[in-house]
Amino acid sequence: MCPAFKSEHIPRATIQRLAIYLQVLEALKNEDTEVVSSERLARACDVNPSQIRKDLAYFGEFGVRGVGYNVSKLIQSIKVSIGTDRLWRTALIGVGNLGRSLLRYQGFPKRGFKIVAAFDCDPFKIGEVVADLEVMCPRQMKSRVQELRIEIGIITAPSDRAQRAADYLVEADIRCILNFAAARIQVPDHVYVEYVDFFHHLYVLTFKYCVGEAQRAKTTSKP
Amino acid sequence: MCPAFKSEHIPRATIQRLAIYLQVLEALKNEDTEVVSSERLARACDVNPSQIRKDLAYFGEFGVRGVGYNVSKLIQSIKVSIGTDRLWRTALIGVGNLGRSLLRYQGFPKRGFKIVAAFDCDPFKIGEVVADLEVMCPRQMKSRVQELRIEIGIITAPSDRAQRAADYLVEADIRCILNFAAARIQVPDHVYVEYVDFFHHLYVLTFKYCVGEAQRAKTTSKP
DNA sequence: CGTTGTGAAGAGCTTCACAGCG
DNA sequence: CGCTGTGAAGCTCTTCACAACG
Repeated sequence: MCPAFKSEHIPRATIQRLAIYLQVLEALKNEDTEVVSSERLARACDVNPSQIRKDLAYFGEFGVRGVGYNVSKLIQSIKVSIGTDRLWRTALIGVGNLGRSLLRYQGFPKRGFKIVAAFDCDPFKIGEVVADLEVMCPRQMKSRVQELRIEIGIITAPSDRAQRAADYLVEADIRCILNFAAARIQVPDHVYVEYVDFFHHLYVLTFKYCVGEAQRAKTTSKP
Repeated sequence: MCPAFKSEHIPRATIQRLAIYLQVLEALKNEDTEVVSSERLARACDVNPSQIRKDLAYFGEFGVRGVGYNVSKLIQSIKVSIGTDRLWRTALIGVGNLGRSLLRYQGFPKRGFKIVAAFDCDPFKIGEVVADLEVMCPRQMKSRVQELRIEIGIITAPSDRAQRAADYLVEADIRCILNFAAARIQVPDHVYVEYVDFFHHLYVLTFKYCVGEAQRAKTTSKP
């Protein structure tokens, strides 16, 4: 189920770039491009061509020297490499604004994921049906996770309830958590957590802008 | 408006961590914690204490030796450092599912941002009012950006229209773009782009899990 | 001939260890 | 005495340069 790795350790940044390559490759496939070189792919992804070749080399040899990479085959190879050539079942906890949006979002299946259960501790929400899923009480989580073989928990609760949501997921033996709440959570070592917060990107953006302006001012004053 | 930097180059990772420190510090403030040491903050953020001290050192000296950091003052200092001690005006382009969610989201002001205009090229959406904002035609963007002094563009259009949305923003002299669409966009060098895609985090999560399982299997078979 | 795959060099970030200071 | 601030060491990731090869 999990791929065999050529190399021992693989940088986190590599995985994130593979996601980008996948995006661009899908676009190329839609334009009926059959073969792509690392240089062309690199331009589209705004990275160094060597970087792409090295990233791919962690997982195998997917190209043809003198030619390039077959787009369709490379898409498949990358999916196998990062483990999204199959469907991951997820549960969502916290049916608020964001939770509802995600439940209604159509894009999960083609990326290899599916939300198969929704939980909320608000008694007024329990029983409500959102996007064909009945909202359930978190106390039922453990049994549902086993029945539905859920592997990933998605926290969309308010930040002050994120820890409790995480506790429920850990209790239900979930080992992967995607946390949209603006709060750090504490979990045992064997549980993996990723945080999603688009404000981090906004901060990076405004900061780059500030630095850019500062440099611009400097070079303009003494050319 | 932009802070003075002690050091020339500041790692991108540092900025992202500062966002995390802010989050945790706000939580500490809500619990009426007045002072925090780098060690305690580090535990809560799951990073190395030296890392925190080094990150802060890029911008100044905010602590008291032998004591630690004053929580409220540090929050303010970090906000000044990353340029979110003021309000950034943003425009959103693409009033679909995600666009509407963001327009209705209440959390922007306390993070230093505000959406002051919404655009969509669908004639059926133009004129509609969402969260007190009238949806406008992208052709009006240039004049609105100047009038409202908009500095950031948020793309929430479908991925096949992301490039066109970006073109409108560039044409309107926007220098910062936050792109939620699942597509790379091409912009001139002086424009900064950040991409938001939570699937990247899901990929990292499932990959970590796969690697973890592989190692677990190895250590279990030959202990 | 052109592009991949890769060891080696280089750049950048993180951690250590301790001086400096309240 | 304790914790910050920081130069130096260590480590990881990125880029280069070229051998390998279809």
